[in-house]
Amino acid sequence: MKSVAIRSTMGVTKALADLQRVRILMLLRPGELCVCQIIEVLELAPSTISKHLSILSAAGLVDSRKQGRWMYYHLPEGAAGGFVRPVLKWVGEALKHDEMIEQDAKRLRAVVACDPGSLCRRQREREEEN
Amino acid sequence: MKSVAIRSTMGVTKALADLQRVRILMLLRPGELCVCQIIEVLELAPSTISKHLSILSAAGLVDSRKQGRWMYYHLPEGAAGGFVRPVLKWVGEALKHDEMIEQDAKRLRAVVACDPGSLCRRQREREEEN
DNA sequence: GCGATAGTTCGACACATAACGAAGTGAATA
DNA sequence: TATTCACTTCGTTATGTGTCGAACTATCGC
Repeated sequence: MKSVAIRSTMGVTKALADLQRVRILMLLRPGELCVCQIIEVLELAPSTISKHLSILSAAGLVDSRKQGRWMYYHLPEGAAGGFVRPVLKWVGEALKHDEMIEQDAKRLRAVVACDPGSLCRRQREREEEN
Repeated sequence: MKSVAIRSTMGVTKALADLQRVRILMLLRPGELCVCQIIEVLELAPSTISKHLSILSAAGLVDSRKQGRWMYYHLPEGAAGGFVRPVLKWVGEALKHDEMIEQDAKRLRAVVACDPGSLCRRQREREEEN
């Protein structure tokens, strides 16, 4: 019977307490991404990425929209993100010039250059090699 | 070989991802406390509280000073707390009216009413009962 | 409709971590 | 100096959590 404030607050802090999830949040700063693009940058199993995204989503740190077969995730906008905006801003500022984060951003730029379809194809082929 | 920014940032987020540590930070908002006072409010083993405090300290979320046999912990002040101040403020705002946190504050007021010495004596006696 | 495809959910496993009691440390007091 | 005391460190145990692959779901194109 915990109070509501601490539940949502700890949801946010626990969500932020994982390196991969923080990397995802930083990736989303420039704009929305589909799951396969995040997979490509972080190099983790799709199921793992999906789990991380569901945790971020439950904490209110990301929103999503479905378009056909693709799920697009983005940082919450407007009133929806009011509660988490200060923390997101803090993390963003703290890691803006971080080495690993910059490398992720670089990889991301290469990834968004190709269209999502070819990305997923590439992932499938890599899968089949193993 | 992780970069320095992400190390300190994740230190903070991981430190905040535990309920007891957040409770401790909220307890410290009115001013410094000695360890036995925190033990009394949270009702956890001294070694557990000590571990939590060392994690908070490593993350830069608390400072401490030693006075005789007592260790006093407090939120970082001035330039020392510049990095973490925004997050601490966010957590503080988020939980200001939280039920559990208010109850902790209430217990704390009763605890600081007695002097630390008698507190520790009380803890020792309780220990001996078991 | 049927296969292919993007994501999610599930179950299993490995590793991390919160909790405790016991032993250790360093400061005060007798 | 010996003892008491406030706190910390250490070793152990139980629980939590990140990761993966396999199975499932929903959507697209033939």
